[in-house]
Amino acid sequence: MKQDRGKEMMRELAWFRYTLRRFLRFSEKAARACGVTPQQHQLMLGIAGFSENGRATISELAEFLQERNNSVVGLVERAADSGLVRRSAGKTDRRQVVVTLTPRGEEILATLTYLHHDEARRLRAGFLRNGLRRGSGGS
Amino acid sequence: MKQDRGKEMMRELAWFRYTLRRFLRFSEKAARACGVTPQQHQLMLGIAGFSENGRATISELAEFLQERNNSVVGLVERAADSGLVRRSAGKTDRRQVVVTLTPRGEEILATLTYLHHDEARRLRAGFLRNGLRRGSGGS
DNA sequence: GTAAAATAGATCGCAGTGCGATCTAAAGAC
DNA sequence: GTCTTTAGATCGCACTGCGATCTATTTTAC
Repeated sequence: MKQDRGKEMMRELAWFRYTLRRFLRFSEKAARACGVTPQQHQLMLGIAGFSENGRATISELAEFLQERNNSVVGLVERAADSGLVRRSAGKTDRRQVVVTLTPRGEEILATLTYLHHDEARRLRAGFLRNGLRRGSGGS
Repeated sequence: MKQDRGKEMMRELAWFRYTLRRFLRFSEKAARACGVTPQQHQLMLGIAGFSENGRATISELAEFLQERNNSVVGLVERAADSGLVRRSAGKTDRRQVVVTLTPRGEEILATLTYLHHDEARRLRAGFLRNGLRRGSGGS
C-alpha cells in the first residue's frame, strides 16, 4: 500500500537525520573541548580544506558555510579576536579580504581534524551499510 | 610527509561538511516552502519516523532532535499552535505528554518526505562514491 | 502505608548567531 | 570620466536552544 511506502521513507529519513545530528553534536562537543565554538571550527576547516592554498576570501567561506556574506564577516572578526585567524587585504583585488590561519589556529584545527576523521568515517560507513538498502519495501 | 596526510584529511572533511550543509539548506528551504520551519519539519519527522506508532513523548523527541528537554517543549507548543501536532496526556504515566500529528501535519510531512527522498539518496550515494576511497594516502 | 528520591515536563530569562537592509569602497563596462 | 557591479562592513532584529529553576507524578525505601 502507498501508506507503507511513505512510512518506510520516513523511517529511513528519520534514522538518517538522527545519525547526522549525533555526528554534529559530537563535532560541536569536540570543538568546544578544544576551546573554540563549532562555528569557528568550521571556519578554520573552510580556510584549510576548502580553498586551494590555505587562504580564503569572505565569499568563498560564505559558500563553504552556506551562509550570508555578512554572517561570515562577524564570524571572522570574532575568530580573529580569539587569535585563530588573520585577515589581510587582497593583492590583486583590494576589495577582497584574505583570511588565513594563525599558528594557533592551525594547531587547534589539526587536533580537531584528527578527532573527526574516525568519527566521520564511521558515519559514512554507517550510511553505506544502512542507507542504501533498496531491498526493504520491495522495488 | 605527515603534513600532506593531515591536509588530505582536512580536504576530505571539508568536502564532507560542505556537502552536508548544502543538503541541510535544501531541506530548510523545502520546509519553508511548505509553510513550516525546519525545526517543525524535523519534529514531525521524529513523531512519524522515529517512534514506533506515530506517538512520541517529549523525551523521545529530545533524543531524536539531540536537544534539551525544554527546547522541545517550546518547539512542540509552537507546532501545536500552528496546527501541526497535538498533545495529549500519557495514559499509563500521566507525567508524559504524547505528541501526535494532526491531519494537516501528516499531509505536510508526506509532501516533505517525498521531496527529501531523492535528495537524501543522492547525498548518501555521493558519500559512498567519494567519501570512502581509502586509497588516497595508502595504508 | 508515608517520606524521600527520581523522573517528565513546564516556565523564565538570556546569550549566541544568522539574517535583511543598508552603506562604503574598489573593480569593471562603456 | 560615469554607471554598474561586486566584496565587505555596519546595524538592529528575531529566532532558537540553553541553563536554572519549579511543579507534578512516579518510583523507591523504610
